[in-house]
Amino acid sequence: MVQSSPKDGKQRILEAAISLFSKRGFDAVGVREIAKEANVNISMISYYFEGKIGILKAIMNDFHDRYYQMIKNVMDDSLPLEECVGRIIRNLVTFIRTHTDLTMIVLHSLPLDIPEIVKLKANKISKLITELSGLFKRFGLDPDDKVLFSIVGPSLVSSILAHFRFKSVQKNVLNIDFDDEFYEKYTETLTTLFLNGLNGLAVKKPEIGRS
Amino acid sequence: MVQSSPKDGKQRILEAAISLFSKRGFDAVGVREIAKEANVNISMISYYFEGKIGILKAIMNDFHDRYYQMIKNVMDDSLPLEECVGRIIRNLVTFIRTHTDLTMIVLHSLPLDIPEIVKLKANKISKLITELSGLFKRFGLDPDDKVLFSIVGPSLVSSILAHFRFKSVQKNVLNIDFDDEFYEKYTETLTTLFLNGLNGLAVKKPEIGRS
DNA sequence: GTTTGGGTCAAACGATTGTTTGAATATATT
DNA sequence: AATATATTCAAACAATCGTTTGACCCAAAC
Repeated sequence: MVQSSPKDGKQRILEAAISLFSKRGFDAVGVREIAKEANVNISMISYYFEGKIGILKAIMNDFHDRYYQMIKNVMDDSLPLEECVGRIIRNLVTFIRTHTDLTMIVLHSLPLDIPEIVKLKANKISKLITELSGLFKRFGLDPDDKVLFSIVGPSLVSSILAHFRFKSVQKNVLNIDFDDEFYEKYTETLTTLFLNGLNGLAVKKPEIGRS
Repeated sequence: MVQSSPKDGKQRILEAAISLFSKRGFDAVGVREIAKEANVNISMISYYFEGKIGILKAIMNDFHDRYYQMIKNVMDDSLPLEECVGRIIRNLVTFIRTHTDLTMIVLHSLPLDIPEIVKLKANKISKLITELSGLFKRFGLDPDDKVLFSIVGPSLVSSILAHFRFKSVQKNVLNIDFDDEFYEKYTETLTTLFLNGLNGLAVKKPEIGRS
């Protein structure tokens, strides 16, 4: 099976789409541009993915496969709570740093006006909630407290996403080197921020909820 | 001067665009749809805004005028630090709750691949940084510590944005009522989270930086 | 009464959108 | 060698994109 490029067409389309969607958004990128970047004929997109939206679905599957595995690996109930949180944040940062484009597409700019996509997203999320609620309990917080859960749940990840979104802008304006050293401090700072924050919530909780 | 609709065409275009851009994104929305929603002829868009992208610029100006004024009003150095932070978060949540569509467009899904837009955004942001760095000092944190600043700065706002982004999804799945009561608890929880987090950073800081 | 100028309109501009077609080519199986 | 299967391709599909045109309406100014 001789190929016109090192990887097969399907994979090249996927990678080209990830890069383009991440930089310019799903709607702003045309299939011709994806095909050109992937060095395939336009019709191959419908051939492999049954349309442009099929690429997005494949991207979501790709992301969640990797993401869920990372989360599952990093959860360790035998570890002390603070160490466990530190580990989670460290792996989370490393993961997003490694798969920045993929993550930004799925966790930041996913189009929520396409029912097809929202439905798929809901399926993927439900598996992750189980893991998160376990961690919640260890802080003495009630995972069934929907309000608290809906506030605290997305805040860590969205903070990290915000950093990566404005990374290229900051690089030019603030002249920061985003090297290993930076991300070491980044991880430590974020861990301190959220560990103290969550402990603060755990202490205050009886005051708000039923004591 | 008789008008075909209560407000003038320019304002109606702006409001229609805010609603549509927020729900479906800048690139996914066509000028014909905006014109239809605003009940004006297509050509009025170029007439008033010099093109589709002109609407986005007007939206950015509209947002930042209101946003900057809110930030400026809420900053009060005479207040105790913790009370000041509480006030900021409360007003921030109220503001975003009131101007959800406007905020989501400008602070979440602004297209960063258009140099014209990025440039305008940079101008708007620089004014806000001054206000933020003053607050930083009050926590005993160094606003010239670019790394720390770039981590902590966007985390609060992005957490709130994440909530509003998935609000409609959560409403259906978790069956939460997003009423005044919810946002009272929301504000309190977020304040506790970040107040403890920032204090934790202030305490730990001498350990990381040069003592 | 004529001119001025802001607002409105249908119609058309060329360019681009995502998708499909049908033939051609290559690989694998029989 | 013949058949079946998978991949590739240029070309065309109808639909939509953002923008512009030139005539038209109408109230205010002269």
